[in-house]
Amino acid sequence: MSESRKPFPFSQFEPKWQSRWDADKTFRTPNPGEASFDATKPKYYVLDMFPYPSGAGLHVGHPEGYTATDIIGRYKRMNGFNVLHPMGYDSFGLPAEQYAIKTGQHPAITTAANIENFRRQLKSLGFAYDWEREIATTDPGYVRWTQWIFLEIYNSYFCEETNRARPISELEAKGWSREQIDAERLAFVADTPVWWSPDLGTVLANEEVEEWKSKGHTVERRPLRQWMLRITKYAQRLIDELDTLDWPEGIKLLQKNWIGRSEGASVKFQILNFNFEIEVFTTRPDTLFGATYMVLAPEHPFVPVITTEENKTAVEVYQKSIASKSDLDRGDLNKDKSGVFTGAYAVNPVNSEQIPIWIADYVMMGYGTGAIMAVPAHDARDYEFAQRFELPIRQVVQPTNDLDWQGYTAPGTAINSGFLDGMPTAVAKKKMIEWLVENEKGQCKIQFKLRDWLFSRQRYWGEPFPIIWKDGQHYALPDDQLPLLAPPLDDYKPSGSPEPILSKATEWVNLPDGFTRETNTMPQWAGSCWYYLRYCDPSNSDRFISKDAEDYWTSEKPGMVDLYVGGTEHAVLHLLYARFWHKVLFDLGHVCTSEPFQKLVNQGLILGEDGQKMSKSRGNVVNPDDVVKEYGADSLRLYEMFMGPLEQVKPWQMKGVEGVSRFLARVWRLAMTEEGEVSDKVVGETCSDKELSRVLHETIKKVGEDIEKLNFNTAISQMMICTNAFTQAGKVPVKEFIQFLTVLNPFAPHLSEEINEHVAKAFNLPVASLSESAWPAYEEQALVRTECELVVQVNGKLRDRIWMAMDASEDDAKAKAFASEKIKELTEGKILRKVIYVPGKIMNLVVS
RNA sequence: GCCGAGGUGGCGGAAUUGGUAGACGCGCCUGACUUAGGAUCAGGUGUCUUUGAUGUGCAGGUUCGAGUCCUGUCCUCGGUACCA
Repeated sequence: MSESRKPFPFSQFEPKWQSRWDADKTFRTPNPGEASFDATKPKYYVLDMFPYPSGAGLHVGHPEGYTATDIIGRYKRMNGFNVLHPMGYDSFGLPAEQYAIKTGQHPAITTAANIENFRRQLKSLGFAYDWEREIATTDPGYVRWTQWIFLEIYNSYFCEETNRARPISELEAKGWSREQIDAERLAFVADTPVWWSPDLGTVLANEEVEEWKSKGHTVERRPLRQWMLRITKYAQRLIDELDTLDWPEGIKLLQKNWIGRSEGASVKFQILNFNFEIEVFTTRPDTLFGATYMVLAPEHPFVPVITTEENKTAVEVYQKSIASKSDLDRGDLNKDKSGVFTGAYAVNPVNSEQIPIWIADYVMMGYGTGAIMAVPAHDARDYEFAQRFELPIRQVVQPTNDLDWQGYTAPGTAINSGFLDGMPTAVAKKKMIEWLVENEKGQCKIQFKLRDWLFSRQRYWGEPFPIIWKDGQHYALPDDQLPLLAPPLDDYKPSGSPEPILSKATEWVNLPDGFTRETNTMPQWAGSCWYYLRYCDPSNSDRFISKDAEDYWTSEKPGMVDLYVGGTEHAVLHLLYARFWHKVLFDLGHVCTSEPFQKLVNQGLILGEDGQKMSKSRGNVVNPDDVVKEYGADSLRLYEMFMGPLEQVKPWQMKGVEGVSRFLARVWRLAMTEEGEVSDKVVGETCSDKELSRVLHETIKKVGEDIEKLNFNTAISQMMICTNAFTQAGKVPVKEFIQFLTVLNPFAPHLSEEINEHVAKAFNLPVASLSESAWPAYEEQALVRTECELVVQVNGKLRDRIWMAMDASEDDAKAKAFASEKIKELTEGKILRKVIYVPGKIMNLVVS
């Protein structure tokens, strides 16, 4: 589109306003203690999930959430709030390092270039961020406090009595040994089987494995010494406190299921011919009489101990075949159950029966005790396994209806179960647990699926651990040595060995007096766990956040951030990790809320025009830069909000962008001529058009309410209706028009400011920036309708419409309805059974 | 399999506590202005066998009245995957 063809000159005024906002620091948010700070203003903290600054730049999914929060932020400002609306970059991470390896450039250089490009793109969309609060997780001033928080976690333990994290110093004061203390730390070192990728040169968290495998990387299981965070101690609180949050129920459920709480019992089985017991976890202690065999995970430590000579070879072959498979493969590929007999037997504590012990890959070492009692009659998996290997199946639950008992897993009545017989499942569970406790054969147990968080990586582009070692013992780096930055390296290519890349920097690693540095780095999640705190006080060099700033920007409610908008993909990762860190900081008295994010909204994915997920290979990716160039930032903003409900998945339509662009052009032409002068349609006299006035005030009301509800699409359609009303009225009364521009401002800030400036000058009004204006109040008086169209139904079918006074009595309405020829015709000779009258809406005449 | 979200015109989507289904926009049709129109303006546009009937995935139910509430069922999308 050539310059002259553009329906309104956005390419001139959009950059103009952007540089003015920049120069004037229009959206700078003062903190307590600053001269411009107004303590009487309430705070509003609205946050976006900050982007990972990839080389590809912003995609159209970013501005969806960012525009939504921008509208809210601008609206709240106009309503007298001190609004914190910051932006930053999640700039550590594996892709940056991969890219650096490919191009031979240091990740710091490519990351800086990417951030610059992101900043340019964000500024081109006119977002009202306080750019002085911009942060990147790779900034040394930020890394310092990420490391400091890690050390706070490292120097804490979880006190079971108070259900809170407490400083390690309390244990030292009690005279605990170093070894005992290290076993309690919330950050600890453990040798555990982890996922190691030789070609990426790092271990990966369980939830990252599939993603990298799909990109063609190999992954294998290895026992390695790793740093872990004891998130499992918070499992119960992470579930319970979800209830205090205003999050989508679906996301809460996702987290709950991920944490996976189950109530049941642990049961000890004596092993025949050995003097030890194997413990199992079960949610169905009531079915203990039906346990006809036991299954251990192939990796269970007792397997080599109990396996008999004649079963040894088979067991070892089976163990090997399992070792190479991931948990996922074990699920996917083994639809058919597999396993082998160990030759050993366990004794069922409740009936002294000897039951065979098998190993099978359907039992996972990482959950429960890695061993189960199998009750094939009432568990689908055990049932399948028992059928395959012809193991005995014994009924111990009577179904409540006449369903087949084989494979019946729902609650019922206990049967063939000795002292439990006749009890409903719930009661039988309790009774059995009592029996187990009395006989010291088990106890009540609550089990979680959540595992401790594997927190170390072997890559280069992440925060180094502020830890040093001597004689196999780890120590915290003193505070004055933070931030600890990674040394420059020429080559950070993976070596193929699990040795962290930083170990190659021998000068950096080896310290005086025999100390060496920890060479692992933190995962990308570390930086995003607390960035919302740093925004409150981004350049503080004494603390990660000052008490004053924390105090002011925090809430009465459990969650600190008032509104958090982002994609659903972080449901069980970032959103869980951040909650965990926040709770530790809360326990230690560093923050005064127990949750980071009060209200969460997930924006829906934007699909390509073909209805498919946007991807380079499909060639359906829309670049926001192109849209801004062609239609302007306001059009992009408006379209992203007009597409449909924020939380919904929706396809992109370039025609739709044209549509909203045409709407903005109509607004422009309401006030401006082709020559760029204020049109003579704009008049100074007060508005005498009652209809126009009513539509305007309805618009002020509806747009405000819709913004509060995040219903941006219907807010925009109301503004379109209002624009059409101005067009129809022919004249554009200036006072009303400026009110309309004020309402439009959060959505299309450039266009509304530009028109407002022209119009104000032309009418010698004080040229007030709309961004600094108050949200207009609608006049109740202007909304009042005296007359309305009343729908008349006969037997529920629409037959006529009559024009009535709003507050007409039923008799008046009835009289007028029967005056209608149509109604007369349809009711003639029939008996009127009933009349339903909803004033202002409907009258239904029931006849027969 | 389980969990979650959702099925409304040719398309994106609107519809307080049940009360005119299809707001608003796209597309399409007709007309106006034009050398021109992929610009702008005015009007129209659910479907059909069009004085009327019918219509919110499908089948029932409640109600004066159902997109909305209830029961059953089918389909699509997203998440998850032997968690004992």
